[in-house]
Amino acid sequence: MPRTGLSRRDVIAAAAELADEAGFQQLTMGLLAQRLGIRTPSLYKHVTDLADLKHGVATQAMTDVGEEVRDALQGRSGRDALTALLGTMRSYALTHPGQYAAANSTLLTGPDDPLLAASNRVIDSISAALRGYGIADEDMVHAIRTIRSTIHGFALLQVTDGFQWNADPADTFDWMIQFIDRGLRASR
Amino acid sequence: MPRTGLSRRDVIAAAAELADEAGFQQLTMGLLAQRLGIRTPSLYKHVTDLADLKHGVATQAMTDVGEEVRDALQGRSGRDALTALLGTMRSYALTHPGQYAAANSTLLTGPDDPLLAASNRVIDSISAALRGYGIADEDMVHAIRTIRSTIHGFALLQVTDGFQWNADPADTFDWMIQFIDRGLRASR
DNA sequence: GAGGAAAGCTAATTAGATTAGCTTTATGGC
DNA sequence: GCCATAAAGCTAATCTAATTAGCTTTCCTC
Repeated sequence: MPRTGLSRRDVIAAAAELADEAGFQQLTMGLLAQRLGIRTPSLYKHVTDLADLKHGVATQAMTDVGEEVRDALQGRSGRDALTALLGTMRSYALTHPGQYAAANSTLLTGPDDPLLAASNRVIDSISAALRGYGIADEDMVHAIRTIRSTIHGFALLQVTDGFQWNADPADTFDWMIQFIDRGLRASR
Repeated sequence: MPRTGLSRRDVIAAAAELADEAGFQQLTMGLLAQRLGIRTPSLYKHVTDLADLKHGVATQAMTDVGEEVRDALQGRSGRDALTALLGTMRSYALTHPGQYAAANSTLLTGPDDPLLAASNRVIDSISAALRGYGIADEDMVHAIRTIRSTIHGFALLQVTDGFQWNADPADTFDWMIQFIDRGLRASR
């Protein structure tokens, strides 16, 4: 019935692109409208406000990360799985900086927030990647949180240019994977 | 010579307080002026613009963190030092969320940025804390980065309410310290 | 006690987000 | 094929926050 123009999905996809190109902070209603070839107020037919738009980008991004991670983990276990997991997330953060920032800096709106569901799917994947390490049940929560912390911290530091030294961040990343792998074996 | 009113230092200190109470994103010229009992445009006599204000808060916060960490590390080594280091940073992040966010999300303006100098002092402290582990020189950079990543990631996740499960984040924190301690011993 | 710079102020501008209310267009039902 | 209607756009207007321009006051130096 509608005038076949943009859908909410289209709008959010364009916003995600824009966020990657200009930065999540720079994501603005005006720029987005311009990119879509419509006037700013027309955006309100698709999202309720800027917060809703950003939340939408975050949810979509977290969902995408989940898919990529799930794919990457197929048929892998142990250190192989850990490497695939961290590598996939790092690569996502590098190729989609705006979306990564969106996914990990957006507050949850409540217990039925679809962003929470998407996050939980990612956490399930982390949990699956750790399966081969034979970690005790009561330690699993901590192990998962530690890994999330490490990934997020690394991504954050890399994005904010926090690494001032000359060593290649990629080397650090490999070192970190070894470090975690060794640590998880010892936790068993 | 000036009309003895506010100094840049006062303004930035008030901004830091405000950031902790309302959130770094919510730090606004209007709110700050109100808190200081002056009109908004008067702030421009002390800072060049909002970016300068935020950068000032970040630099001050990073400097404070450096002091606290330096104090906490006195007379400690090995795991004891590691615990003090991580504990201090975590506690700073919890008691000063706005300032912590400022310190770790602000872009450097150049090679002579005082924020960079303050960051480097913190990094020196991390380096000192690791001294007792006898880590090889070429691994030191990676070890430091790994620790920074972990701390930042943990703080980020805790602030953005990323931990949805019921286990106490404090327990995870202790677990993480053990995990890192074990890992560093093994890296020797 | 005059001069000048610092620290404030009011008024005005600009950029963005958002709201109100009008217009156009694709369809589903006749 | 015709029309009612809801979706998708648009223009005009409002509101908030940052910022700039230009004026005023106060305090220190000489």
